[in-house]
Parts: sequence; structure tokens; C-alpha cells
Amino acid sequence: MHCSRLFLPTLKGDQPRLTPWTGMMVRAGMIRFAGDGDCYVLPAGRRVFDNIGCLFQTAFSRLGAHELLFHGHDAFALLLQEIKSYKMLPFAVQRRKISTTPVRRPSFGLAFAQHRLCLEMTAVAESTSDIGQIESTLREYIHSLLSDLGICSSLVSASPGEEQWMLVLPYDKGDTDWYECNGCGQKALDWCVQVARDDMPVKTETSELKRLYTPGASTMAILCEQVGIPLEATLKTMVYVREDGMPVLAMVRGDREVDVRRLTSAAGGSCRAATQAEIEEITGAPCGFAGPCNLPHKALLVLDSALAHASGLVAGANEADYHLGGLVPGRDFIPDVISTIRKATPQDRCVCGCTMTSHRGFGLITGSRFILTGMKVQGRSGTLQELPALSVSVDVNRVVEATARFALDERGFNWPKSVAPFRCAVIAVTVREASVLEQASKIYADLQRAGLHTLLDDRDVGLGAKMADSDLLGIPIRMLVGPQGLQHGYVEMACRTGGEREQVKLSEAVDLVLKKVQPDIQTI
RNA sequence: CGGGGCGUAGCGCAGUUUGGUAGCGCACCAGCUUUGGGAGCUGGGGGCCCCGGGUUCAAGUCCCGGCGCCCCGACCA
Repeated sequence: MHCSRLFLPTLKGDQPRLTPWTGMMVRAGMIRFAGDGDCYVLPAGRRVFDNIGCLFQTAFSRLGAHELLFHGHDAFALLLQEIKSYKMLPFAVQRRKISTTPVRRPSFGLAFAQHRLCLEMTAVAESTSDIGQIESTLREYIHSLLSDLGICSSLVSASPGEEQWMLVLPYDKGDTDWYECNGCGQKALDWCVQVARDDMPVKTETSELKRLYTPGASTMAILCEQVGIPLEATLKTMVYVREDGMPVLAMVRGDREVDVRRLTSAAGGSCRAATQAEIEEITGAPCGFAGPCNLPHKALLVLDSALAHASGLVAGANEADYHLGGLVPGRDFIPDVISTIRKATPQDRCVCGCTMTSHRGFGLITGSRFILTGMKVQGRSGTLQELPALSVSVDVNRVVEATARFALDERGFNWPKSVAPFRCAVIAVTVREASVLEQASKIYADLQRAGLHTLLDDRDVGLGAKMADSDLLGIPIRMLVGPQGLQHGYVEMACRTGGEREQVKLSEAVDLVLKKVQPDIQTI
């Protein structure tokens, strides 16, 4: 590519309001942001996207995943339509798609853009062990790819069982929280980490049920102040509505919060917070006095496991300005479900009893194993059976951002060679001298012919700018063709990684470059 | 919901106290000199100073009212 014809708008100064690596990508003319936070990927950036995407596609292809192109359906609909017999198994497909996540506030980064490029692989197989085999091979490939890209991610569990997982990258401004046990090593997302039952309600002198007059105590803090009890001795009742319209009362200890995702799996359907009007309708009392007893309507009572054996609690009475004291779950009300529905906190302990460390970051790759319901295929024995399936999705935006983050240095990016937007930059020191441009063009043509993505810098700008741009983009090899060297038949060669510059004979230059730029990430 | 800040060229900002020709840096355009680490000089283009009303001979600036954006704090019944 001739630099003078490439849309490569590099910039000089620091970019405000961006992380260093994102700002550097903007400076390098790889990306631009729209006002709403959406991202334009420019030609140089697109090459990085393509290179990284290609590594994963190759990994998928190694597992036999066929490359498809389609939108608006999920891959299973196709499998459902096409797989007729076990003889076609295992069967896998892959595609690229744009995943759209609504963002509340725009944040200017690749990782949190509203539209992100994802690579998705979907596989079905005859048995769960076959799927497990595919999954573990794929994880191995992915693990080695990520480490070649310089990314240190960790594998966390993303479901209460082991069937969903996520590769996450620590980052303090991430959108995902997870916990790691300091003892058994359990790593899981915050809403599915298994925590020890934490039943430490304060024993009160009496557990005799009584009605307390608590005027205006519409929050736990006011209530505790009035009644003179600690938050730990209260039972907080949060009102939700299940997707089918069923009211759900979620009860946790007063100092804890309800985790909606945990609640969703406990209540057997997706739940949303009730509006104020709904709360009044469901509990028959103003907002702030909800409780599990004396409800005017049927509601699903979901109790956090930590309170299952508590007694002497204080909870709302479903009546304005009244609470109930001395409440005992199981005696004064019967919960429909007892489950861990509170949000995990760093104070929680792992099921093994050890302390846990909380982490924040973002997910790069997600995977999940499941049985494909509604799809039955004739097996060896002749009977119809449901198929185990695997779905893995690589968020290319995020992998690119993570790679950029670790490749960043003072001058720009020091990409792995396989990722760099060009393998080699041929810089014509001045384009005003015909012989210089001519020699540079010749070397460029030879390298292109040899199959090497090369950038010929033929712009009429100062040498400093050309060198700076080459470093900024992170092109692994830079060849300088200038009048001084040409007089003696030499060009200068330098690597992005090390500073040493070599004078090489014009006639040997091309061969030397070809020797130096063997790809550093083996894909096949 | 409360407190604070901001709104002026594509971007980043000064100018508002004390009303008087619309400014600076970067970017952009033209030309010349340059070219071994982001060049220099000269010239140039570009504005509903967030919107609406008011005071005034005169408002980016003062007054009233909107709108929008950002930060901090509170917000689990």
C-alpha cells in the first residue's frame, strides 16, 4: 500500500478522555469515535481486526467449523434444519456477527462500544464427551492464542454449574465482577459464585411476633434508628415482578442487596423491579413497609438462604407505619423458595470456607455447553436423541483492545508480528529525489510480490513524521531508503522491538526482510 | 433527588469580574525553503459565542427563563 494513498490520519498530541492505548489507536489513525461513543475502524485498524479475527477463525476451522454468513437467526435454526443423522456429527459452524449491547452512558473505547464484532462458533456432537473434547481442545487453542497476543486472562465460571464460562481480563473500569477463592481457587462471576451460607442474624431476646409502630420508617436505616436494632437483625423485602406477571418478594438481610440474576434463577423466570405503584398494589402498603406476612395477594416468597434459620427479625408489616418484630421464617411465613439470592460481597466466604478476592474486568470470550432441546437426531441405535451442543463467542473488539493495551509503549504499539497492520515499512527518506523513490518502490514491489503486506511511505513530509508514524502503527520492520545510503548502495533496516539499526546492501535487503518477518503466531 | 461545573471555529480552550471590531493553540488550504526522528516562514479560509426573552446607543459579557452535557453525593422498600 502506498502511504500517500492510504486513509491514515495520524495525530500528534495525546487524546483526552481516552485510556492510553485507546488514545494511541486514535493517534495511529486506526480508529475514530463518533459523538455517541460508537467507533469507526479505519483501514490500519481494520487490518489489526482482520489479523486478530483471522487467528480465531483459523482455530475454529481447525476444529472443523464451516464458515457461514448469515444474519438475524441463530446457528441452531440452521443445524435443526440440516442435521439429519449422527453420521454428520460432530458438526460445527462459525460466523462473524455484530453484537449490539445497549449502553447507558457512552464510553469511548472498543471494549464498551455499542456495536462490537464477534466471532461465534457453534458445534453439536453425538455425546457430551465429544462436546467436552471439542471444548477442551478449543480452550487450549484459545489459551495459547491469547498468551501469544500478550493477554493474561483468567477463566471464570459463568453459571451455577460448570457449563458456562468466560475468559475475563482484569480492568478496574470493566463491566463484569467476579470472585476468586483464596483457598480452593474457585473463580466465578459475582452472580453465580458459590458462597458459604452466612447466617449471623443477631439473636434478639424475644422471638415473639409483635407489631411495632414505626412512623415514617420507609428505609432500613430509619427503621433501625427507631427500633434500636442493627441492620443485621432485619429482613428486607424487595418487590419484583416475574415475566409472567407473578409478584415476587425477595427477602435478604437488611444490610445485603438482592442480586436480580440470582433471583431470576431462584424464581424460575426473569424478574424486574416493581414500580412504586405495583409495590403499593402488591403489598397493600406504601413503599417501604413491604414484608412477607399478611399479603393481600398471592406472591412468590423467595428467602435468601442466609436467613433460613434466623429468628427474631424485623420486617415490614404491609401496613403504613408498622413493622413486625420477632419474626421467624418458617413459623410466621412459609417461603416458597429458599435460595442464595443476595449479592456477593468481598466479605462473603467461599463454600470451602476461605476468604475470596473480588475482581473487576471485562469478558473477552464466552462459552457454554448445553443440550439442544427441540432437536432430535437419529443415533447409532436407531432411536432419536437430543444433541449436546457448544457455543463459543469471541468478542473481537475486546480482544483487539486488550492486545493494544499490552502492546502499548511510549512510541506506539509493539504488536506481535502476526497482528501488525503491515509487516514492513519501506520509507523513502525524500520523495523529491527521483532515485530514492524509485529504489524504495522497487523494494516495496519485491516485498509485495513475495506476499508480505508492506507499506511504502511515499509522502512528501519530513522524515521524522514518517518514522514516528511507522513506530506508532507498530510495523515490525522498517527500511529506510535515503540518498546518503544509496550513494554507497546501502539501505538501513531496523526492528520495532530493538533499537539496533543495520546497514544492509541494497541487493540483500529484500531477502533479509523476508527472513526476519516469519509469523510469530503459528496458526495452522 | 441534592450540590457543583461547563456550553465560544473540526478539536482543546481564553475572553465574561469592569458591556465597546470574535481571539489563541492544534487541525485545514495556498506558496516558498526544507527533509537521517513529529520542520520553518508568509499568507488564507472557517463562528446563529447553546436557545428564547429583557436591560442598553451598544450584549459572548449584565438580568430572567429554558435546553443540553460533565463531575460529586445520596438513592435496596
